[in-house]
Amino acid sequence: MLYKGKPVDLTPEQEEVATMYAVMLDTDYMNKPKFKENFMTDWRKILGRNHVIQSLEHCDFTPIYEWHQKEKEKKKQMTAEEKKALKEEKLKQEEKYMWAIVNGVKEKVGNFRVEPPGLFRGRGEHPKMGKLKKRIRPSDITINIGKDAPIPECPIPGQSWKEIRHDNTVTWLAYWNDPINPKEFKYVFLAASSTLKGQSDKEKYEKARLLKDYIHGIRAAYTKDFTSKDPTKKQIAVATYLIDKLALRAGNEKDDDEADTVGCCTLKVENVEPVPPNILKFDFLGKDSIRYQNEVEVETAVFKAIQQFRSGKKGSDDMFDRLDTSKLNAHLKELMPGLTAKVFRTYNASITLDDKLSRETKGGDVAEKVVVYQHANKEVAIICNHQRTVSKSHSAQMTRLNEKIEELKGVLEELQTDLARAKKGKPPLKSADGKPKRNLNPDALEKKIAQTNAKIEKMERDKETKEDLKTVALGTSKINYLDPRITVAWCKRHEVPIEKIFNKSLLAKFAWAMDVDPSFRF
DNA sequence: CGCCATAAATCGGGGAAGACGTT
DNA sequence: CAACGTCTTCCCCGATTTATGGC
Repeated sequence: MLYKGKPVDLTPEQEEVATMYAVMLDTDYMNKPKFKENFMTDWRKILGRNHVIQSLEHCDFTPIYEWHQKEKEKKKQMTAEEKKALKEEKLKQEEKYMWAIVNGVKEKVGNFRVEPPGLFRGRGEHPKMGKLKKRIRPSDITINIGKDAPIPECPIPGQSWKEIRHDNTVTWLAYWNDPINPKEFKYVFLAASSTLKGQSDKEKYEKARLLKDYIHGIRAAYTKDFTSKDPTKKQIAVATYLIDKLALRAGNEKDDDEADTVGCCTLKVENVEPVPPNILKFDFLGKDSIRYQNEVEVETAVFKAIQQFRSGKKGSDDMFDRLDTSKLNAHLKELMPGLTAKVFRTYNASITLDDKLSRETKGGDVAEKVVVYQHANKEVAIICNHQRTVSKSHSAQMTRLNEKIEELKGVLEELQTDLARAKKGKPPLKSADGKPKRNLNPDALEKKIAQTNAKIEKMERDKETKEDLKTVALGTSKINYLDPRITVAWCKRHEVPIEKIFNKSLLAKFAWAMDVDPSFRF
């Protein structure tokens, strides 16, 4: 276990000061005069509460501030070589935490660092926002190792681990209670590139592929149940339909001390508005408080069922009042072994990618094929509602791209003028800054024109893609929902280097999929 | 043309928030 | 069936890499 952040041996009071100090640093308050006052005023405004702040009224930040200034100065004066040496030293220190021997195989460990203290923000309107996140100490941490394995040395002298366990039925290497929500846990797992994770990843996709064989029957069955006399059956049918058609998440019940978000089973009456004759308007906050807005045309039977589920209820009432995720999954398990709600998401994401790729890949160069892939990837991301915030610099980036395209168009025009003149045996005109240009023959000019045109086309394409994807996150589906074998096989068939689609960590994560046959289809 | 400083683009880690089985 | 326990999925942001521009 490795400790992040600075000093560990602090009294509780010092600890809190250091924590608040770290937060101030993050928020750039330290560079302004009266940082403490400004920070506290602003933080109160953000949180609308002050329980964290009160304890800070008497804190003196000066010593730690001075310490930090000195550290900053030290770092600034280091030469490149010293910095490199420092980095290597750090890596060397971390090396011993990076690996675990599992079944005799050396596997990479995922997150082996413990988070430093800080303030909890959470996503969306989180009830625990602003709570102080205390430091995790060795005495909070339970370690899971082999019976005969040596117990890892405790990094803080004089302290010791909470517990040592030997449980080979679980995959975690260590865990501790979440300081924000003590009834929850934080775990250390193996890295995504490990054999163990790879194997379960593969099983996930195999299960989703199995759904292919069942999906027609399942769809026929739930369609029949849209009009069932049994209200529970009817709700299960409609919920399954929404999960299948819209790739909604299951929607487990949530506690009052979590942000108020919903999934399929927890949809409220106010989240779904039926618009005759058969449109459903969805509007709700899903996982991570990301808004889901969609208008979809549905079968009349579904439309009527939804109207019925809503009738006589308040906006804040559950639409599916006879349903929860365990009932739903219990039902799905009867239809196919191991079937749960989330399998539909994997299935629909992967089958969409496979379908789009095979349908839309035409000839063209590698860059054009990559654009086809991105389009397919984008469609999946939209189905799964994977969004991202528009980057702060997006509009500036677009402006710059436009400027460059204009500039190139100017160059192109000039080249064409020169070409016309060259054909008549005249020398080129002087460039805009008045300097004479080299006298090129028509062939060379033609070549330059073609090059410039290609450049412009590429930039136009880049521009379109950028604008197109500014609010869509492609990464999430690539990591979690798209069977990598689809991508690998497609790359092999179309001679696209796999590195154009998968970065280094994805290549490592999907090592198990690399030797797939080029003819593989999901 | 190479060097350096800075800015922009991309990557990957991090930790929060889900899903879902078991107790 | 609520609480617990484990593992997957999710977006953000800091770090790293690459591009840009001045000299």
